[in-house]
Amino acid sequence: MCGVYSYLAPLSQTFAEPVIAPLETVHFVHSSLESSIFKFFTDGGGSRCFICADRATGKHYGASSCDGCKGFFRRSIRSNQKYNCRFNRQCIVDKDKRNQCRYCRLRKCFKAGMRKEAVQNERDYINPHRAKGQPVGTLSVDVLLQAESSRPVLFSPQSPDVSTKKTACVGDVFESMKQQLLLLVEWAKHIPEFCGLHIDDRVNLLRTHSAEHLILGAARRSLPYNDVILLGNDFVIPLRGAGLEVSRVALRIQEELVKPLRELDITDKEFACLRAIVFFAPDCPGLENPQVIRYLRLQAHVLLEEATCEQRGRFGELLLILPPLQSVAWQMVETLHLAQLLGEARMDSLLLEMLLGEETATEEGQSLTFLQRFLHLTGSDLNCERRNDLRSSPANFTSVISHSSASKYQSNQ
Amino acid sequence: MCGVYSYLAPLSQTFAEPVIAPLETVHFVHSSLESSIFKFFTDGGGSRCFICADRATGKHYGASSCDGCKGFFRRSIRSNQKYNCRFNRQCIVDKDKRNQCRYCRLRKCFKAGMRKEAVQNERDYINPHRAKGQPVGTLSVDVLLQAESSRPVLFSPQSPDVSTKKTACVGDVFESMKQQLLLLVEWAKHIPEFCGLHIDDRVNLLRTHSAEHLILGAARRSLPYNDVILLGNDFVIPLRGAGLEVSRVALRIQEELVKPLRELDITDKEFACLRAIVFFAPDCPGLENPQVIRYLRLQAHVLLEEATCEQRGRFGELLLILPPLQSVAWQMVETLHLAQLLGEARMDSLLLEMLLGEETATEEGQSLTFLQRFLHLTGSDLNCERRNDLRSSPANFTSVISHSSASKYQSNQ
DNA sequence: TAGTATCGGTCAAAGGTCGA
DNA sequence: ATCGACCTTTGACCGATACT
Repeated sequence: MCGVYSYLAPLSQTFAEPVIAPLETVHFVHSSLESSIFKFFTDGGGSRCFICADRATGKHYGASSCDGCKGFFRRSIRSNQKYNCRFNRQCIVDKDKRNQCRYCRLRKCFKAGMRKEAVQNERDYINPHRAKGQPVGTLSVDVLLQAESSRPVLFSPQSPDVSTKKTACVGDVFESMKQQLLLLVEWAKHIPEFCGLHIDDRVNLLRTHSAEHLILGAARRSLPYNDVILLGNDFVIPLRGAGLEVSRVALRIQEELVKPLRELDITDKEFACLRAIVFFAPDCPGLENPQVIRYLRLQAHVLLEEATCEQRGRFGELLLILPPLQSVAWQMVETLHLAQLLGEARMDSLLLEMLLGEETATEEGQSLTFLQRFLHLTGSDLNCERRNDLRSSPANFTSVISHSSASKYQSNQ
Repeated sequence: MCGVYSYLAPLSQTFAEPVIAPLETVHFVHSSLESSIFKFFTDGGGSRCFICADRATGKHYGASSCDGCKGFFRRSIRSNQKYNCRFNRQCIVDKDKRNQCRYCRLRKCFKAGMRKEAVQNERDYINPHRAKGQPVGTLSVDVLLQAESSRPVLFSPQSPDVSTKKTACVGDVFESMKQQLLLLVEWAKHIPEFCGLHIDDRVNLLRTHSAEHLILGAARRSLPYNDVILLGNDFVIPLRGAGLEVSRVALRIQEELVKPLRELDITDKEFACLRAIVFFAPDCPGLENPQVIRYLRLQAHVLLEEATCEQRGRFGELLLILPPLQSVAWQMVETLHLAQLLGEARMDSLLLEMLLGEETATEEGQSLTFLQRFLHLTGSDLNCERRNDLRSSPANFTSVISHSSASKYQSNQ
């Protein structure tokens, strides 16, 4: 629908430069600010439509004219209509008879000085109702934001004063990790596109980048702080003074993630999209259907691009958070691995499975991993396992779950 | 006389899509402080609106723009309008069509560097340098392309027929790596912004992501092939049949890098920018001046964004190559490390230093690493070492260098 | 003080809307 | 489907302010 119309001359336009008269008139109208009343009085001797002698509303397309002739001229030019006169091309064009012959009306428009060049291209619709923006993909920012809100960030509810918080011991760190991993599962289940995936892929996605999600969450929580990393259970890891290995990771979180994110002043929307981009990683090894994941990630990053409002460089800066995120996450996993090997820490099966990628067959003849069972239990796959079965998992587990999505559970059972 | 006509048609411009041209032009204007005269001369073809390529009336809200886009941006921000695109959010925004899609126009405003913070009360700025926004920098696509061309890709010169190529043995792989690392140094020296950095930072940058550059180069060379990775010295690594560890890395290069890049059909420009983004990594540990590196990377990714010609999602897809690139590079380094530890391979000092990060103090009382010496020799730092000194380095070294930048050497000596 | 840059506002004349 | 009374948006122009 673009402006090809304008350069086609519908009618023989037989004169060039029209008049100078309208000038004064127009000035007159200009200077009145309360033009509605003013116009009414000056109507009689003042502005008349050059085409039909109706009351003029100003100069349009080069000629003083009424709204009717203005609209008529625009429509005629836009649609490139070819009119014909049924009579002698000498029809009278006045207020009463102006609609009786469109040929003669248009001719008179040109005669009065209207120029087709003054008609512009069609513009955007003003009424948003007419503009049906396509959702483009199925993933939506709203869904992501909603999923995100299932993971409380603890900004306001808890005291923002860092000095009142306790320093985490190893057990507290593991506890926090476990909670966050379970929240990650909850998060994923808020996304319909995730729930529709093959069970193996769901497990795969949840596993493969779980460490990055932990780090990402920690970085986000720690945005307001300069010298600690804030855990999900409200404990803190001081950047200096903690165990060497731990504080090394903490320091990197601060330097490589918190600082850039703080500088960017990342928004909730952006963060929600970023998490989805990390999550839908098509290069997870062994994915059944990497193309679908790839497409979901594409949607997520297009959403991120929109969420950045296209501020120059912002989208790129946000995406460039991902390599250091991956790097720090790996360092954390390595640290965990080492601690595990050296027997310095006892991790429960969820941590082992999700972070270190170990299969923990806790029960005889039971090949399902913890994660698989958990997804089965509350996922879209129908299943008859009962919540009690999960008691075999560590304490505090059910409480975390029921906290994060109590209503969902109740309605399901 | 009335203003609206003046911009309508009479001198209907016929410039099509200058695309990237305005950028340089505007830089030019920026840097000229005596802009009054300068502007006068360049007005005709000079300062153009970043958004619609109409004649610019100056910088508005952070971007060189015309009055139309200026007003549009202000109104949009003030009224907090949410527009929708009726099409694919890919509308062309130029002088003629800028009113056809407000969504895409606003998007392009942001993309051009307009900031909504500038709309409100930026009046009270103390320091005009702050309001000037980003100088948008010195890094240019042309320089990057030129630097890139110093690294022949071997597409056409060599036979594209893969069946005639020999399978690489371990020594061939190392040889190729060494060549490529030296070419990386050459590449870097083509970039003035690099040469201006502190010597430690130069060494740091060259070292820290060298493995990624090797992988990136290999991926690019291998774009035309499905079942081999092509090395820089024209040997190939078959995806299957090579040593287990080697082919594992090769397979990942193919799956996670070559395939996506091939699907995107990456252009030379884009590749040049991508390499610069990988190179200017502000999170290298121990960087003297990370802020400068950060800024250079920002410039590089803004250039990449421009190079993608605004194809929706393309820029993001390219940036999302980086995490797997990092991941594969690490796997390669780990493989090398293991081979080194197990005594399976003898690597020369350059590989040890750049890929495994080992300091090889080959000479007594000589604390300079190989890389430092090499940078000194040919870098901007004046230095009296002679080429012969480099003979202590492995054979084939000088030949590679003189091949890649013979003229430079000759003129320097 | 004059000059430059970039904010803000104004309003004629473009545009679109939608019941008749 | 067109008309036209009525409303919205556009952008050329100009004034104000802060520095040089």
